[in-house]
Amino acid sequence: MKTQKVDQVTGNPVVDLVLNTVEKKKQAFIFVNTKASAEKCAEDISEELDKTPACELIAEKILNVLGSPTKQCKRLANCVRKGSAFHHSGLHSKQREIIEDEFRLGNIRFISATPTLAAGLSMPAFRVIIRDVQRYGRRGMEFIPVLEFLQMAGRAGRPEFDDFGEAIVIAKSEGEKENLSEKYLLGEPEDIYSKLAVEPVLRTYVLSLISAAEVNNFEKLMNFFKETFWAFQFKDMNQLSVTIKKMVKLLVDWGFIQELDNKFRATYSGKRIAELYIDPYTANEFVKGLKRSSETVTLLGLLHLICNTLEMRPLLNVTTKDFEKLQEKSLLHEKEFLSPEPSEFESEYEDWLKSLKTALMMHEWCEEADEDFLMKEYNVRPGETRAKINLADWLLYALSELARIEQKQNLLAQINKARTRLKYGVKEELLPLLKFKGIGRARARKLFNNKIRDVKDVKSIDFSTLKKILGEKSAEGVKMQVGEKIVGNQRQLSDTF
DNA sequence: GGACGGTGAAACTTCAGGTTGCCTC
DNA sequence: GAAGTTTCACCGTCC
Repeated sequence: MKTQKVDQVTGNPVVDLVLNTVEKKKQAFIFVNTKASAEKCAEDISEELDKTPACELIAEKILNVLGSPTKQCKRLANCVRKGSAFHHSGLHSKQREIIEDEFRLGNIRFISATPTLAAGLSMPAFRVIIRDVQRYGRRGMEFIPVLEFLQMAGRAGRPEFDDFGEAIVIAKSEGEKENLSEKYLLGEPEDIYSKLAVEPVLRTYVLSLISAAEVNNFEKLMNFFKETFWAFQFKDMNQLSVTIKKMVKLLVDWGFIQELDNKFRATYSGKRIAELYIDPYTANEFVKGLKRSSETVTLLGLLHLICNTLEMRPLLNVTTKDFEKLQEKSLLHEKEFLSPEPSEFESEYEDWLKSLKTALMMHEWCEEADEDFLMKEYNVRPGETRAKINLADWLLYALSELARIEQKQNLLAQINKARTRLKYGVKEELLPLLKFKGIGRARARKLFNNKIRDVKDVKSIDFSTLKKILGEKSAEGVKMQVGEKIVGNQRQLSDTF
């Protein structure tokens, strides 16, 4: 085997490898096991590189992705100035895009990343450096699967530029070197296991099969599952039959399917749930929550209901510091919750608190907290906030559909309001202004603070004042939408034309 | 003498990621 | 379990 020697310059093997890659005029990915590590690693690398004019421009772009740059944005921009970057799920999607594009163009030369990058689109580099092969899991630090290792190593070598690529895994000792090569270089990838047996997946499938009228009795249901990879793997048809029977019983109990003369039929709500593609368990929790609700619900109550679902996981972590504060909040808002608080000694309590923390985070967003604040207070990065908000929007939509079916008309308007507030991250008072195209959270707030609070106010204010508040383009757009045309700073009613 | 800043060790905290629905001028 | 971050004591420097 051919060996290469890499100069030890900095005492940090990753940085030394990076410097060696620079000498070769190549690019590299570095895979690490946490988001914080990805950021730190990119920072360490950037300290050894020089600024370039091209990167300076990219850094500016990255800073301006969000309204006001967060700590994370600044940190990323500082790295990018030197041609290194970090990449993980906490980044804003636009920033991720910029980094990927600029890496392809060769402006960004090093990316330190969590496995986001390994799973993502085809983006190879000459060199892949795998720094961490262990990751925190249920049983403390666990070795990552061989499959995942290969996935990362497989990013090395760009067919259009290089004849070969190098995947390097870092061992801290001779002993570790042997273990690693045995496990990952010579070892067999793990078998792939069917995920169908997981109850949430199973419930969803059973319901959708019945709903689509693919199967209408137990025998046909069994025949379907017998053909699956899951059945092929486990072979135990008796166990399979027991599990599926259990699922069917749940769906009947929840009122999502009916059994008549040994034939299954999805109910109206069952069909809709199958279409919405939410876990029937979640749907049942929603229905229970809706029944528990009175005439009015609060935003926090709704948010908490949707956060307390499997779909919303992983939830925000509750740290030791949070614990007391969350307990206080749970007491304060006790009457608002649509999913009851378990006792402190029950196993679900921890998850319940996590869902409360997640709901509180989104509530702050709806109260116009900015992303930097959310990062500080909730340890949630912009990318994660966005992902959670999208999920929440989908679940709120599903909830509104169930409210309609359950004839809870009074709640529909409140759920829809919650959706809009969440989508834009605004207080209720801004809602009338969001009807305008080109007006989001920031501009609506500006308008409101200048006493322009609805369509009527927009109509009556003169253009030059509006221009001062919004800038010319936006002001023009808004005025057009109330049927006025602006000609040389003069307004004319368009219906005079 | 006190404010300030840099340094390093100890204490503390936290730990990857992904898909789904629907609408609209 | 380990890396990253925060905290805090300690020391030197400057005014």
